[in-house]
Order: sequence, then structure tokens, then C-alpha cells
Amino acid sequence: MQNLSKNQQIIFDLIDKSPEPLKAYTILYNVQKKGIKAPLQVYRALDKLVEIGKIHKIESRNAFIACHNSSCQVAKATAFSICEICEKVTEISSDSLSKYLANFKDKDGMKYIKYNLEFFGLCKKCKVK
Amino acid sequence: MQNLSKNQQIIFDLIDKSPEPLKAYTILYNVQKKGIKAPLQVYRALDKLVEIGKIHKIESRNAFIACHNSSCQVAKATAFSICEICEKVTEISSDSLSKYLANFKDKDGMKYIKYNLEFFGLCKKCKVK
DNA sequence: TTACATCTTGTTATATTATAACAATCTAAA
DNA sequence: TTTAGATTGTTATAATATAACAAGATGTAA
Ligand SMILES: [Zn+2]
Ligand SMILES: [Zn+2]
Ligand SMILES: [Zn+2]
Ligand SMILES: [Zn+2]
Repeated sequence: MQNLSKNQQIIFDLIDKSPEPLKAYTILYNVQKKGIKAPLQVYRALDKLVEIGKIHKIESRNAFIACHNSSCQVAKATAFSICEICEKVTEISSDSLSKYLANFKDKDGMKYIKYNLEFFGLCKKCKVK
Repeated sequence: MQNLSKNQQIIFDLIDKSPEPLKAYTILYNVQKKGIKAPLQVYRALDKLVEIGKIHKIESRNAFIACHNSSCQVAKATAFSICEICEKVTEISSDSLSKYLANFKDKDGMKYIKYNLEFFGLCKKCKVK
């Protein structure tokens, strides 16, 4: 597990301490005081962080969240729940789910080690309102 | 099941006969001869078609594919396989999978009737190469 | 230590994807 | 026939992401 470069570390720290997924240009705005001035600098760091599994992209939201499966061996097999009201996103770590999906075979018998699953619904808070 | 409007029909027909997911601006380019000239006309039709379940958005690709689960009751519960080489996308219709996901409960016991799952791997053709 | 490859950064410009705002027109039901 | 809702047309702009090129940093292996 290599160390992060300067920009990667700055951007990871920001995402990691955020309670919600961050969008690329929100990140850019928040790191400009640290010398990161251009979109590409942000996207390059994001690409790398996704690649090594430190963060995940929430595809349906174009936003990025730190991995909280501390030992997310399977950076490429991700599952999230997304609240459609408050937009709270939670990474799901369920052995049962990940085993089921890792073993899933399609009609042709194909298996897929990589997947992304996004569940949508209402979080506890929004449900009671 | 209401009928489609003119623009919706034009755009659905294009997507439906396409062997691959289409992007919004590809669609725009292909329907300009039919009088649809602006991005917003395309996006409005796409929004509606997604809403009524005639097409699905492949979130990781920003592309749209016609629903081929002819009786896709659950327009909001979708699963696809995506080839990482040739980008072939196939909608998965598996009772087992949809039941499993529809019944999945997270740590808080929450169930989610809506989800999107994207599997990544190599299709048969690309695998043998 | 040097030479080499690789990764990382900086910078400007541009491409791609998507929505805002406003006005007109069509459609179907009361 | 009126009226509410859906659909269309149009221009402008916002939001997301990459291309292309140059320079600097880093780590290996001779
Ligand atoms: Zn993770
Ligand atoms: Zn919520
Ligand atoms: Zn479908
Ligand atoms: Zn393929």
C-alpha cells in the first residue's frame, strides 16, 4: 500500500472527513487555498484514489465518498444505500450480499468480480418525517 | 400505459433499435433530421422514458438502453452487465437476483425497493480473445 | 552517482453532459 | 368550452470531465 502523493492526500483528507459524498468541483473549491487550482488536478487525484480503493464514486450522483470498509479488499465490488430525500449515502458492508453478488452467474454462466450496486430509499430520519 | 408523445416516440425508437446504449448527444445528432434540435428536447424525452420504465440509464456510462425485460414491472430495480472491453451492455433479468435484492435488509433492517446494479467484466467474445 | 523510467504536478484550453428560464402549443377530461 | 397538465421550442448557461503539452519529483538499477 503505497503512500499518497501531496495532492492525493489533500483531497483524500477532505473526502474522508466529509459527512457526505463530495462532487469534484466542490472539492476543487475547498482545496484552492491549498494550491490546487485546476479541475484536472482534482480529477487526477480522484482517479488514483478510486483506483487504489481509498474512495468510491457514487455513479448516480457524480460524487465521491471515502471507503469505510476499513479493509475493503474488494475495492471494485461496492454497494451503497442512498436516501432520496436527504441524499445521505452509506456504504454497505454485508458479507451475505457481497458473497451473493460475487457468486452470481448470469444466463450464460458468466461471473463478475466487479460490480457497483446503489440502493435507493428513505433513510431512518427521513422515513419518520 | 399512456402513449408516447412525438419526441418521446422518435427517441425511444432510436434507442430501442440500437444494439448498444446511446448517449444523449449521440441521440441528438441522430434525430436532428427529424426536427429535434436542442439538447433539452432530448433530455426531456429521456427523463420521461426513464420514468415510465421504457428505457434505463446506465449510470456509469451516461448512456441509455431500452428495457428488454418486456414486462419489467420493476422499472426501478435494474441490473446490467457491462463488458469493460467492448462496452456491450446487457440487462439482467434474474428472478433469483431480483428477489434477493428486493429482500435485502441493511444493518438497520432497512429494505430498498429501488436499486441499480452494474456488473463489470468481459463478455464472452472479449474473454476468448 | 548517474541514467532511466515512472509517477506526479502545473497550466490552458476544450469537450461532454445536463439544466434554467420563459413562452407557446397541444391534449384530454370536466 | 374551459381549464389543467403535459409537451414543445428556443436561447443561454451550468456542471462534469478530458486533451495536450511541459516540467518537476521519485525511485531503482547499473
Ligand atoms: Zn469500500
Ligand atoms: Zn434521508
Ligand atoms: Zn428493464
Ligand atoms: Zn466485450
